[in-house]
Order: sequence, then structure tokens, then C-alpha cells
Amino acid sequence: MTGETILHVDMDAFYASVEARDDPTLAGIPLAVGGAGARGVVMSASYEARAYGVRSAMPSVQARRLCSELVFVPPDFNRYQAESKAIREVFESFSPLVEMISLDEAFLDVSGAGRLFGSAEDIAHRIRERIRSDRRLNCSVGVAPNKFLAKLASANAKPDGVVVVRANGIRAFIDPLPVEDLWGVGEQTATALRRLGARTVAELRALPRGALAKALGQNAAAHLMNLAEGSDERRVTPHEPAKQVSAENTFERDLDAPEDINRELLRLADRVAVRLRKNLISARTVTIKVRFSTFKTLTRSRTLEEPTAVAEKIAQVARELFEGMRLDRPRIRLLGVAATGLISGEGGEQLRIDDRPDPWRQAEEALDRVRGRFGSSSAGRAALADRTPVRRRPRGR
DNA sequence: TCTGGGGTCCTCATCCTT
DNA sequence: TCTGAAGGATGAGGACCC
Repeated sequence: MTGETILHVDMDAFYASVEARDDPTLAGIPLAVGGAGARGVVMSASYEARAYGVRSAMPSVQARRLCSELVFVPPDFNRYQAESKAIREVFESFSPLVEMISLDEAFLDVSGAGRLFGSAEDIAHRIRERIRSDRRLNCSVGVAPNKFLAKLASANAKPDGVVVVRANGIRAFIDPLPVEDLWGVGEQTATALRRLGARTVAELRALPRGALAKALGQNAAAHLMNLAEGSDERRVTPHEPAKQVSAENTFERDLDAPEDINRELLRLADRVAVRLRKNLISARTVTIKVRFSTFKTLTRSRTLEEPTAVAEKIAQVARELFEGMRLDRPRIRLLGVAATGLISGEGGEQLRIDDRPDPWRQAEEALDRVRGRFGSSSAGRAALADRTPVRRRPRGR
């Protein structure tokens, strides 16, 4: 098969569709998945909700203003992850070259699948049929000669369709699109481009390269020019290992008490460490993120001598980083903990110099086993027991 | 107007090593 | 021994994506 052999499959309103499928009382109504509280945002909206102007990433307060009967459901990422895995298996039955780029999107290279399944366009239709019959969900598929064009094509195929961009129709397809449709162009870059007089892809391509490089930097300018010409050399690469594991939480009410802050840092470190151990990796660098009530956000990080997957150790570094910021009566809206510099294997603190196992590690692994057997809420750290709970974003409707 | 959570990638500054 | 350039590692911040 030659030419248009890259597929981009995008699930339609993924989280909302999974919720509506699994609970028929939610089907056919304006539905939003996300936090319903004062600081929540919409993560996914059903097409019935979108008819009112509700969009993902929109503050929940605003969404409710647009649609008073909007029903909110809290997200359940474990279920979405399981669904994503099932969908990936459908993709992999058509091609081994599947690159999941999020829970609900994937690129497929079907250049070797023609003999078995027909043209790329045929495969796109077959995938949609399989997803609908096996998973009872809808998706849209873009078919094109490269990833960038396939992604644009799937966006044009929404909802529930297939769009093919042929090699001889690339310019006609991309020229009228707004620059915001290009991969990597967000609000800031779009504003810079508008200042240069480019609102569409065709106008962007006509810009002098020097002016573009001056406004955006050499690399970004070269990247955008490539896309504006419809070219994209990136290959479909299955199974890229994660480079970061992070957890963060926005509080319903700003934090200021040191004991609350320390407890939340431990809670976040615990979430990160559980995932590190589950994936048999450890981290060399710990980063904290602090967002104040003003929305100003700071990060601080430190690289450790030994990689770790122990919550207690990550939390200790997080606390030290926080104390090092020397904040005077901070009002904290969000705290985050991230682990980077990931290496496979759980080395580091597993054995100490004197060869005695780390007691914290042993305790946390014991917790992992209990949680694995009886559920994630079956056991926890005493320090996180809800004596004086920090009010977190409500998980209910 | 009000801005979640989990990520990737890039730039720039600084420090250290060669 | 001192100095400067080059380059890698690290840290911080920001833009962007879904």
C-alpha cells in the first residue's frame, strides 16, 4: 500500500460516551464529566451538552450557566483506562504499529495491512464498525499520508465519520484552515501569528521565514513551516515509555496551614510512588508545583543521589523543596508532585549500604499488596487518615 | 470569566567538567 | 596554574496537548 497509510482514530466525547453507555439514564442528555465544584472544569461533554456551547476545559460554573439541566458525573479514570486498553486491542487486530497518544486517540500505520484488510480507507471503516459493535462507542478516523494530516482529517470527520486526505489534495485541505488547527499552535502562538498577519495556513506559509523565526524562534518557525507545507516526518512509534509520573490536586479551599500542606504533599507523593512501583520504575528527580490563589505557579525540583520509588522519601524531598521556598503565609490553590528522570527497575534504596532493606520500602510494598488484593481504599497511611480532612474537590455529582 | 489533571517538549540560565 | 570555550546536566518556567 502506498500514499495515505496513516490513520488517526479519535473517540467521540470519550469519557462522556463511556458514562452514557454504562448508565442508560445518562444517554441522550446533556452530560459533562468533570468536577462539579466551584473550581471544577468540564473534561468531556456529550454532544447534547455541546449543543448548548459546553466544551471541554470550560469551568463547570460557566458550563452550568450555559445549560441549567447539565448533569455532572465525576471522572473514573480506571474505567476509561480499561476501555482504552480494549480499544487498543481492536486497533492492534488491524496493525501492529499502533501509537496511543492519549486514552482516546491513536495513530495507526497500516502500510503493511493492505493485503489482509484492503485500502486504508477500508480499514478506517472496519475499525469504526468494530468499535461500534464490540465497544458500543463511536469514533472518527482521519486517513492521510502523515500523522499531522491524519489528525487534522479526523478532526474534520467528527462526529462519527471518516475523512481521507489524498496526496494530491493536501494544499486544498489545509490552506483554508485557521493557524490554531496546527499542532503546537495555542493561544500565545496564534496571537503572535495574527500580529504577523497570518490567520490561515496559506497565509502562514506566505510569511517571510526571517520574520517568523524572529517572532517564534528558529525551531518553532521551522516546525510550523513544515506543517504549513503539509509535511511531517514523524513515524508511528508504539510503546514509548513515560518520562514523567505526576499527581496534583486543586483544593476546594486554599491551604495555608503547614500541617495541611505537609499532609497533602505526602498524599501526592504516595500516589506517585504507588504508580512508580506498579510500573517497576524509580525516579531520580522530584519536582513540586505550587499554585497560589492568584494563579501564579512556581516549581522547584531536586535530583537525588539514588533513584527512589518510596513515597516517604519523595514526600520528604517535596517538603524540603517547599520549605526552601520560604513563603510567608501562602494561600495555596494547588499542589503537585512529579517524578522525572525515570529509570526501569526499582533500584536505589531497595538495599542500603549495610544491605538491610529499607523499612519504608517494605512497609509501602506491604501496603501495595493489601491494596492489590482488597482495593485501593482498603488500606492507607496513618498520617493520611482523615482526622481533620482538607476539603478536596468533591468527587460526587 | 475562570481557569483540572496528566503529560510532553522547548528555552533559557547557571553550574560544572573537560 | 590560570583562563576561556564548549558542552552536558540541572533547574525553572512556559506553551501546548488531550
